[in-house]
Amino acid sequence: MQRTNFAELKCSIARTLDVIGEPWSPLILRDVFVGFTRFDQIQGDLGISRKVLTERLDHLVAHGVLERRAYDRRPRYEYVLTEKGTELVDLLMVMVGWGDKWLAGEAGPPVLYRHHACGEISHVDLRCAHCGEPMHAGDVDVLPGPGSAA
Amino acid sequence: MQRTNFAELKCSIARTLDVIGEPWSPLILRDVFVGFTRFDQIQGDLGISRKVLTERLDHLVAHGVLERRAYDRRPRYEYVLTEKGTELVDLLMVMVGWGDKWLAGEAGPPVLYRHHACGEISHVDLRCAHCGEPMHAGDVDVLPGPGSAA
DNA sequence: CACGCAGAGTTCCTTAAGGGAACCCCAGTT
DNA sequence: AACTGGGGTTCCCTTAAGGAACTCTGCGTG
Repeated sequence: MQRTNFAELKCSIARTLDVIGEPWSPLILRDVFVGFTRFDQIQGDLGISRKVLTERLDHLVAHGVLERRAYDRRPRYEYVLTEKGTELVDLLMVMVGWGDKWLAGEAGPPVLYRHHACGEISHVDLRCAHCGEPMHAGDVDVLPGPGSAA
Repeated sequence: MQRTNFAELKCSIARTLDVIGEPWSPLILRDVFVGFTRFDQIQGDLGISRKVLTERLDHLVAHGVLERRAYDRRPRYEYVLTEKGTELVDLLMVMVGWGDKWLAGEAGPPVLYRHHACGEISHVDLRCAHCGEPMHAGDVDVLPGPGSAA
C-alpha cells in the first residue's frame, strides 16, 4: 500500500500519527493500559491478526511507547507502558470522551472513569495549562512555532 | 485489505477510530480547521491522493464531522467543521501536545497556540470535569459502564 | 528421557486499500 | 468556440491487513 510517511511533515499531529496512527495501535495501548499485557491476551481480546500484532508491538516498542519485558525464565514477555506511552493514554481518554458523547447512543458509555482525587465518576476536560480556563478548538489562535522553519 | 470494522466493538476508542482512524483523516480535519477548506487546497497541502481524499471527505461528511457546502453558483464546494467535528479538534490539540513534548526535538513545536482567555502561548491540560484537578491515565479507575452489556 | 504443552511469535497466501497519473464534467470568461 | 479552474473519477500497480497453519523454546510430567 506504500503508505506515506507522516513523520517527515512538520506537524505534531502527523508525527504522533506516525507512532500510533496505524490501525489497531490505539486499541493495543488501551489493552495494555487495562491489563492485557501479553501477546495472546491482546490477540484474543482484540481479534487482531497475530502477524499485525507483532508488527504493531515492534513498532510501539521501537518508538519507546511500550517496553518488552521478560516475566519468566522461559521466553515469555509482557508489554508495559513507558512514561511516554502512559501519556499517550491521556489521548485515549480524550477519544473516549468524544466517543461517549457523540457515538455511544442510548446504551451509554461502555466504560466509566472514577477519578482518584475526588472519587467521582467523571471525564476529562481540556483546560489551558497557563490560566486554567477551558481551552477548546475555538478558544485559540494558531501561530507558527520555532519548529516551523523550512 | 478487508480491514476490521471497529465500530462493532463496545469501545468508544474503537468507535472514534471508525470515524477518524483511517490514514489522513486527522490531518484533513486539521487542514479544515486552519482554513484549508477546499478540495484542491487540502490535496495540495497534504500531498494526498485525490482518490483517497474523496473517500475521506465522503466518510467524514457521512459521519457528521464535516459539512459539504456550496460557495458559488458553479459547482464549487468547501468543507466546514460541524459542532461534532469541532470537538474532534480538541482531540487534535491533545495529539499536538504529546507530539510537541515527545517528538519535536531541538527545533521545538511547529505551531503554537495562543489562548484567547489569557492571551498567552499555552497548551492543553487534562482536568477532571467534576473537581477540576489533573486527570491523567494514572489518576483513574476504569469501571464497566451502562453500554458494556452483552 | 521422550512427550506434551503453552507462550510467542513466523510464514504464506488471498484480498483490499493507498498512491499516482490521467481523464472527465461543469459553468463561467475571453 | 475555446479556455480555465475547481472538484472530482478511473485505472493500474503495489503493499498492507486477514487468517490459518506452522515453528521454536523451555519447563513439567510420566
